Amino acid sequence: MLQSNSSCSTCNLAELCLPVGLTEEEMQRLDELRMQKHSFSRGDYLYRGGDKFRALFAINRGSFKTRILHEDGREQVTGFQMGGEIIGLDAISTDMHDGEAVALESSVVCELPFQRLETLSRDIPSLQRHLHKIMSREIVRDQGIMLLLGSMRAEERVAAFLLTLSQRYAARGLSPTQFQLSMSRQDIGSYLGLKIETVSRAFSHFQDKGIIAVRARSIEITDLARLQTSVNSSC
Amino acid sequence: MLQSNSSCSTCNLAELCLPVGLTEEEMQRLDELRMQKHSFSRGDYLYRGGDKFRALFAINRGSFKTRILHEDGREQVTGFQMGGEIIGLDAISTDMHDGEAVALESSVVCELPFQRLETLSRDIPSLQRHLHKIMSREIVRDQGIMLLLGSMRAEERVAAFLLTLSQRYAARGLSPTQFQLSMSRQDIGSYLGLKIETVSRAFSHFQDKGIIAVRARSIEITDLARLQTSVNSSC
DNA sequence: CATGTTTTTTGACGCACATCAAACCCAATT
DNA sequence: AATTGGGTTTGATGTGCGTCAAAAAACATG
Repeated sequence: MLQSNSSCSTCNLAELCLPVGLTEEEMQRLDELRMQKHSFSRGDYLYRGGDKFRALFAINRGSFKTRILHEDGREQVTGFQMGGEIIGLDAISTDMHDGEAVALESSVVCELPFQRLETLSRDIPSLQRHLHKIMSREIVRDQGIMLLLGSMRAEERVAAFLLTLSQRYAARGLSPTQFQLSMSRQDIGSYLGLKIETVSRAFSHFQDKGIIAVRARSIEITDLARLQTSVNSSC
Repeated sequence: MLQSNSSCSTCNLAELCLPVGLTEEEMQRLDELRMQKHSFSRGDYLYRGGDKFRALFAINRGSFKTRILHEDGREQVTGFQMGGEIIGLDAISTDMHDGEAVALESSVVCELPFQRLETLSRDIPSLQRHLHKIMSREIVRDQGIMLLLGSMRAEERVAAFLLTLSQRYAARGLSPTQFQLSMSRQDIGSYLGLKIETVSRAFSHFQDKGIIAVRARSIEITDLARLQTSVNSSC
């Protein structure tokens, strides 16, 4: 999986490589921020408001969501990240709970000495290339979401969402047909560009058709094949 | 502006830095492809179908669009690029014309010797950092689009689209209030997640309100302030 | 200029999804 | 057990935008 240059056992985040393209001044502010806040809990943001920094983290445990804010207050969830994945390409926020553990409730961001990108890349050229791969993958995933938001209807979106979740669970050795959603309907709706009622209705409809079994946040995919066909034709 | 490591005067693309994260085999295929096709015209794709490569190009002249394809044939325009900007993070396609010149009609892709990323980064460490900036900027822009697709209504999207175009023209010393659209309504619709009729209606409506003046593909923004407010409240 | 083709605009209509509102479920608290 | 509150589901109603269709404008070609 992802090769991080440092990690700690009591923390659900490992610092992979940071920072990317920061000025000397930004470096200092980031330093200060890290000194001020060593722990974060549910509902906290790693970096608040205007303090956006480009740092990369590998997730050890727990789930995260990334989001963006519009001037007028509207927000949108731009992605969900889980163990083994990467966050930090933009503003990072976390107000989700870990379905499995309470890891996020009182976890501590690892304290690591900062290292400039140049130093890192001199030392570990392969990590540099790795970074590129990670970032381009992020772009590809975003583009998938754009297709979803741009040209899919409600039930197709929900089906696609469930399928990618299923694949991601399978990729880390967990059951692809039975899992707990770590995010609320609100977040799913925001991510898919739908209202919570529509998300809920889609779930109910799939359940009525015997494709999935929903109970609050626990999901069981009972007919994976039909879920897959639902991505292309929701009627 | 963007610092490219090579460019040519007869070509509307400059190779900036390539390739990123390709295997030896992919390198060879890219080589072959470049040997086969030296020129491209309107409607051509730089790299077709499954031949996706991660190479970066700086645009000298002309306009481009990037797009993704769904399995079932649906496509979506994921971005528009113009002179001075970067393309190549994913599949590149071009079937737009340059509003100013006929550059795209019979242009030639520069022939440059390939250089592995490692070599490049050894030689030009600043370019490496530059690459990161470019890619993260791309991600930020994509996220803007996600907000647009996820939570804006039709007229807000069109207004936002016109405003970013205006800004981009202004950024390169051209008129921010009067310009030629280099893309069709079809492409705009695909990009904004709307049907062409809806795009057209939005244009007409803005024109009726005296905010813009449309005549085919030439646009004049007559009331920039009201166009800006239209992004937040389209009614 | 006449003619055919493509792009854009405009109108009428229907549906998918948002909106509004109320009920329900579940967990935490007293 | 009763209460409170957040999250979820379900129903009724409205509307924004897609769909279908046709006219108009822009563009291309002989």
